[in-house]
Amino acid sequence: MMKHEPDEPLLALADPTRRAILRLVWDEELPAGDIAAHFPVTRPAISRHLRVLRDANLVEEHRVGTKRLYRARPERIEELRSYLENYWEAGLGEIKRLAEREAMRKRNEDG
Amino acid sequence: MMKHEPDEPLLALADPTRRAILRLVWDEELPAGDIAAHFPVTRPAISRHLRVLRDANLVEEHRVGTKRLYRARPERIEELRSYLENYWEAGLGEIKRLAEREAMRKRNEDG
DNA sequence: TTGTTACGTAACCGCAAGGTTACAAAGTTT
DNA sequence: AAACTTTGTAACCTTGCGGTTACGTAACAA
Repeated sequence: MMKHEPDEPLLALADPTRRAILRLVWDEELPAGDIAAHFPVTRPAISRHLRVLRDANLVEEHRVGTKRLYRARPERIEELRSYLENYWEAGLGEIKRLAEREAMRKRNEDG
Repeated sequence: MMKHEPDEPLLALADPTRRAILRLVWDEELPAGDIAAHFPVTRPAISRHLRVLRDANLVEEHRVGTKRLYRARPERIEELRSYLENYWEAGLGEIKRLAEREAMRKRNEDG
């Protein structure tokens, strides 16, 4: 299928703070404030990171009272994962093919 | 082990042009000019992309005459790959553990 | 209704990313 | 030596990112 280039999620993950945030909300829902408390930067900064993660569909939010709870979206993450899996494999496949060709050449030489 | 956060390579791969370049030189060495010819931007722009890839250790260069040949570094790419593998699994592991706990709870209910 | 809690948003700043054009450098060719 | 090829680098511009402070807003509590 090959989808299109997943720039948004990749860019989102390129920031270490966002990778850390994503881990935090991977297995449990957390309110924005609790998340921010884990980091040395101000709350608004984290708020924007959360926005980026949300825009990249790596995270979803729902409100409860005055709080906003965030949690990871494993399906979307899996999508990115398999894109990358594909990306590596496409390249490594080439290399494997070359190696095989090389092996065949050698077999012919030795034979 | 866990290495440190591989910001450089991740940031390098976050750009679609650089992902394309990396694919180009994955299975064959190519001179900078040939690489640039594949893209709509100017040659200096590509030159800088190549620099970024090289700084991230995803690509290596060697000179031959006036040309500079570039090729991918599969070992380093594999390093990044396994970091990500680890990253996903750390998260998904949590989920699996939750699922098991849940299953156990249900078993106890039903029992 | 007034205050308090838990947020996002706006405006601003410093800085780096990615693009361009112009130029320098190093190796070949004649 | 002179000219041409192939490439990186410098200087510059615009745009976007991540950070801050100040402010707006929605829900709850008194």
